[in-house]
Amino acid sequence: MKPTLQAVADAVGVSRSTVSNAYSRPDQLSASLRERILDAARQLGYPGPNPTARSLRRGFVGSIGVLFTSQLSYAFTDPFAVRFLAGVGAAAERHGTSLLLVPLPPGVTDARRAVENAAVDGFCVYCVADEQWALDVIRQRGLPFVSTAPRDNAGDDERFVGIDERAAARSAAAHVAGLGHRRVALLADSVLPDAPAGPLALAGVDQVPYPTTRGRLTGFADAFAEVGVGWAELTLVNAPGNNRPAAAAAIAGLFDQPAPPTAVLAGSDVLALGVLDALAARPAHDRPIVSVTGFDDVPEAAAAGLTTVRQPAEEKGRIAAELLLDPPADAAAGHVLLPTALVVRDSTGPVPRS
Amino acid sequence: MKPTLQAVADAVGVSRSTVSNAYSRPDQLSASLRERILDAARQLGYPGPNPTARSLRRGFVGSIGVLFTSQLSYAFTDPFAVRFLAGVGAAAERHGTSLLLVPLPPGVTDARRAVENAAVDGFCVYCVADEQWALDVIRQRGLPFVSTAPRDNAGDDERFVGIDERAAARSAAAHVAGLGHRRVALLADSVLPDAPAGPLALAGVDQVPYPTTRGRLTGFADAFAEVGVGWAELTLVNAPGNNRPAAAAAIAGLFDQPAPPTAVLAGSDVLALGVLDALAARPAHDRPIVSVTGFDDVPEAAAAGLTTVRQPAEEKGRIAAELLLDPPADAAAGHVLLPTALVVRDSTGPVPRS
DNA sequence: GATCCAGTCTGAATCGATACAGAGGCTAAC
DNA sequence: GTTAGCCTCTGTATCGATTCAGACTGGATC
Repeated sequence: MKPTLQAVADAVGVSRSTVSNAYSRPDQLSASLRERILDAARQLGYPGPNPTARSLRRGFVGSIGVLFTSQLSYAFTDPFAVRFLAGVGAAAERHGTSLLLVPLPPGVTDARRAVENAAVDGFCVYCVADEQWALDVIRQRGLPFVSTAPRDNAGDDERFVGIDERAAARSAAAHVAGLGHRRVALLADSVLPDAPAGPLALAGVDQVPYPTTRGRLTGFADAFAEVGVGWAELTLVNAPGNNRPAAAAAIAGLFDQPAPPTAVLAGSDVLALGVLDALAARPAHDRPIVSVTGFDDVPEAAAAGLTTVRQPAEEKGRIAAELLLDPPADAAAGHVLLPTALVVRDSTGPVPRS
Repeated sequence: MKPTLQAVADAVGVSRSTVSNAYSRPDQLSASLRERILDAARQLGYPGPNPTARSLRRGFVGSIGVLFTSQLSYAFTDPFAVRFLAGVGAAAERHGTSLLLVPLPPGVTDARRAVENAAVDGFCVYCVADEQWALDVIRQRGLPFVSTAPRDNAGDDERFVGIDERAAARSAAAHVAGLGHRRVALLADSVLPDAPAGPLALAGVDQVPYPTTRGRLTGFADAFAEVGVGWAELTLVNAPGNNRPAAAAAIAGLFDQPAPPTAVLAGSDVLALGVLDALAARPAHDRPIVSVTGFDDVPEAAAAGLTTVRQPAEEKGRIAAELLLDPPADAAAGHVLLPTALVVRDSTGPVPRS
């Protein structure tokens, strides 16, 4: 058994408090005694105060949770998520705080349990899909958190960092509409909880339960409404699991239909890259000319010449962590909206005249 | 103040133990009482057992640490590290274990403290450079760990997952030597603790303190020794900070010297891509034809046409976590050597005549 | 009717530290 | 010669749970 702080105290012949002070408050005891204590600790093989016991007594842990409301693997698969994490990590590093990545088991009950059991001082919630339950648990625990998705029922003191999803998406769609496109497909991850991959009929964009997806789709729709193309005329395509193959598979069939879309607006770069994959997979003589836009501007987008909406990924993570780690006194400052920019590259162009 | 388990017990009129059982051992009390307790907890706003207190009493935490013996940002910047993390995450997910990413402050004393204070049940140590101190701290704490770098003084029960660095590197170098190259530069991160960027004179490869780097350089040297090119004839270049700009900067000057190298063997893909960057940055008319090899086969390598040595990144992470989470009964099985493969692409070719 | 047993629930001990009020000694100031 | 105040160090209460041996109840068994 590893020796405890008590053992060290006994060995040196001082009180437990003094040994504790030797580690945590060197100014509370003489340098010489401190040396004696640390020596004895070394001799006994005492590894320093037990972190768990310390956390219990102190009332805080020294680490923050990063919650992906999805499989944990998402965090490392999606390049945007990786950059976000990098930002969180940078801020955490400055604060000497550790990052706890909590995997969520399938099923809300178990997932709730996982969030309840996480030993952290707060959460950065990276919202993939539904997140309400997670926020509920965190609130119940009384822990601070920062969310990255717009929420309807946010409390006043609840912190947020994100972008104006709707306006950002609209800028991409306006660009495509300006190029003359009218037969357009909108490609999104998690449009509805359990919808299958492929085209999906939806009465209106307000039926989409997930705020981020809904925001972007609404922005797309906005721009086309302005040029006289209504929601019903847009083809909505669901690509569950935000990844390239899924997107490619979901969109592939579309180009063989009569009057195929001349443009695809994707809800993320990863999906957009999947569309490009699907196009590249076709023989050159049967490859339609399709404009494609993404969202995020991940590193791969530039190489692929993808027109996209840039949002600052690392910045988002960094600010999320900072809002969590030292909350602004002013509640309004806890609500950060980051700038976005349309980045036009080669993947969009005028409608081919056929 | 959030209610405690005691408060719930008082509210229902049962003992603390029973409330505890309601959460952790449902079979220890009647279903009806359990319901009453959970109801009361809900009413009181009790968020479930405090994770820290639970960990203290139970003696384990339910999370493992991932330690990058470097800045934490490394973990998200280096694509190989990201894939490794993804593997660790996948295994952790299956085990319902969380991942704690511990940032290391500069300075060994503070860094040691950080490892001492991490509330985890074990560590996956991703070795960037020097790691000995970290392993010492972990051993002192009596925690299990899995390391990814070959070590000289590994204990019998100490787990490891990695590759035969030397043989793998040798395969790349043999390929380049086979193409006829004799004037060759070796590019590596962290050759010596504080060496500046650029060419570095080193009496022998055994002077390199970091096992991974030493292993790869030794493999490179092996292959060239075989064709009669000794260590002294190879140009060793240091690129501190395993990233593209650093590599580009470190190597750039080399091509303007008399008798510049016709091949660069890099210790990682990231460095190799930096070399390609440096070459691409030169005007076309003054761009030497240089063969370049990398190491790791990160996703970007394929796109860049980089000849490299493939090692299974996610696999490495996955196995590291699995060795940690359920240790094999057989000690020998705790020592896993993964396969590597030379992947020849466009970045290597015969020596240009003239 | 005694015995056994399974199913429920309780109480005290324990996990390993930290916080805080205060005791004691010693120097400096008035 | 006090009084004040600083520097060290101690003792006790406390953080919030889990564990485990055992008490109690009621029904089945012989």
